[in-house]
Amino acid sequence: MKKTKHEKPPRRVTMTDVARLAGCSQATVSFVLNNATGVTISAETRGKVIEAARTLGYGASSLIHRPVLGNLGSGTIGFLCDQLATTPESVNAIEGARQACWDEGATILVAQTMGNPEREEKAVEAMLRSGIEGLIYMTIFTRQVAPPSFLENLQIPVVLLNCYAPESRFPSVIPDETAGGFAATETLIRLGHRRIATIVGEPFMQAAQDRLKGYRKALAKAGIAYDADLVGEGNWSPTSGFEATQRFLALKDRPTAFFCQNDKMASGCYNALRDAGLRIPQDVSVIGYDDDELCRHLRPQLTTLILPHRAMGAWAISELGKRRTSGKDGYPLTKMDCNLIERDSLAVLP
Amino acid sequence: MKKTKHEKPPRRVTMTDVARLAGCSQATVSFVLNNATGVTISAETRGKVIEAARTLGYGASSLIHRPVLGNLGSGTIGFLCDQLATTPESVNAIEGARQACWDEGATILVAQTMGNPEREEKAVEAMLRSGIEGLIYMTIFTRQVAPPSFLENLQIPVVLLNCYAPESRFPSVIPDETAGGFAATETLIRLGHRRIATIVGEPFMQAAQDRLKGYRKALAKAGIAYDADLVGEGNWSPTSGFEATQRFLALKDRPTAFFCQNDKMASGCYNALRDAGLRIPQDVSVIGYDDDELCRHLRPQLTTLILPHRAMGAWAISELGKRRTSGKDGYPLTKMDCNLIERDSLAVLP
DNA sequence: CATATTGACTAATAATTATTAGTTACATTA
DNA sequence: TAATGTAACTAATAATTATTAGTCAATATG
Repeated sequence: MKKTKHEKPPRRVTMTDVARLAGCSQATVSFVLNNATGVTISAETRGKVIEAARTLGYGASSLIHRPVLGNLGSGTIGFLCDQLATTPESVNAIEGARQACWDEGATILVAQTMGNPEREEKAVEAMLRSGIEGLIYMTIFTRQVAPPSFLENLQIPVVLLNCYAPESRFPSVIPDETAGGFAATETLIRLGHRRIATIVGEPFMQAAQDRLKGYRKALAKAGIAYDADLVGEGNWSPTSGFEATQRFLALKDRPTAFFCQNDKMASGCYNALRDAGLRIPQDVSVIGYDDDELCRHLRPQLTTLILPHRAMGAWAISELGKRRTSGKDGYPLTKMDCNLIERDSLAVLP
Repeated sequence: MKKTKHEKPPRRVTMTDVARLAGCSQATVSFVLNNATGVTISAETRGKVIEAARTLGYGASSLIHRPVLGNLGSGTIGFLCDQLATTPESVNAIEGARQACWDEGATILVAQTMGNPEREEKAVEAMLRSGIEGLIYMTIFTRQVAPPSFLENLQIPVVLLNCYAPESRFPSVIPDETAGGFAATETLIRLGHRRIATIVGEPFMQAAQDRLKGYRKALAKAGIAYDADLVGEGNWSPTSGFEATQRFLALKDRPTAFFCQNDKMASGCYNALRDAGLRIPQDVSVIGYDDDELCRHLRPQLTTLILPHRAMGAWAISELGKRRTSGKDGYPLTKMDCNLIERDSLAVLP
């Protein structure tokens, strides 16, 4: 272990050190740490050994230097993720990764870090101990991240999922939200709509900006003038969709179609439309985003765009397999399409 | 490593063995496997070493005999789960466990096994390598399981979450579905309802049986005769809830309250009631089960029971901490209550 | 009460792994 | 072309860990 040459070797902690601190022999330490059968160790001594080993950090592998077996195909891949709970996308990405691993029989170890760097480090340490051969680093919101610096010294391939690093330091995949916004809007245009409102999410989120960008691009391409009155600020919540829709309906020339930048706001939009006595899709077309479970429970079922997290998970696995090395301008950033899921909330403008 | 005495020692694979097969020196193997800096190894040799190590299974820790460091507090806990995706409960349980670990700063490593015993074994192996100190074994559906036998020889504490083993071989937690069915029904009775219909889930699922049991208990306690006509078979889907409700509404003496054994069926029930021109809660009270996200999007918002997975996750962690040893009749089976979440779908019978 | 037996350990040593200090063959440079 | 470098290794050995064969005290046993 440790460098072969020069530099003061930080002298790794040995069983003898532990034994000294615990006040017993090196042999005893070996027994305790290996749970040896055939010898008996008193609970007290055992405790002291473990205590000592822990304080000295026996065996605590430095992150950069992987433990023995590191290079050996363990068939394990690590998946770090800031949140599992808030949205189902993280689970979708994991599922995509798992399916892609299936043939190779790999195991995916997942850890949730809450975006906390200490936790990230601990989790990666644990994963390295288990001998992961690659690491997927995912965030729940699409954005640029400053990935913990130890990732760069890791010796195993790392890919970023749903996020990307400055200077393209890692291969990354994100959804193509601009294309998604474009597709949604263009679909409405193709149905004959000209007055198309959009309800955006919290504008500091990149997904919100990009979806709006796509919306504007589609309008421009169709030669429809952009009208700021048709852009409503929401915050992803049903209530905000409800209120934004009411404001639109008060306009003298009300829109005939709504592109809601997520499904929850679309559900609020539905309610406002119903309250106003408008029928979907006969009077108004609505399109959502995210393919929330909710879509199928709305009446009529909501047409939406599905985030490609499953495909992104699969992509990440295949990318890890390639063990690409960095080009001189870093690694590529891949964008994956959000497919449109046709349901019953769209109709041709009468 | 290995037993201290007797029994033909299965002779663990050493670097020397690997070196022989790879046609190089033990030193080279050491360099390759440790990714040593300061020496150069040709890609070819490196490949041969890794290949050889893999075929010989160098370092493949047997499940029962944990690797060095095993006993050392790694601050890591393993969480095995058959499915992450199908329902959000698994994520809730993980979240509960994570929160409970928070103070101690433990890391939770999660693996999804699809219920496949080989995967379970691989995942546990990987987790053991990383030095987990405890293992939570969860299933997505509440049921008795035959947990893989290696769990019993594991040296670390194991708890079952949402499932239980024959002969109480592990400490276990499950939701108290009977109490939940009882609470739901009793709430409706307290509001004055006597004709209370219930739509059950797939009857081979234990949750369905238990919720029904609770329903019958509550009726019995209130002295209301059980009427088989008021029990409709569903299959957890909205459609089945819709159809069952229509059948109930065709009854000469239609029910005034519906206890739907999950929220999806309740949403189908809502639609059937709306189609029949009945208002919730003025004309009919409805109660669901599961606290699906969907509840908040139904109008009126659905009163339901919440599954205690979060609490079960926390319980599992605290149980692991206790390192209980088996009593002569095994470990206890803990049942946790499903709390009622009051929303707007209930009213006093007029 | 002498004699096993067992629990709890250690000294000594065997087995294994890590590291140093080369060696060899080939390529570069002066 | 001799001298120098260097990539790719290995033999030898240092360092570390695992295991055997006890020791010693505290029971239990006949």
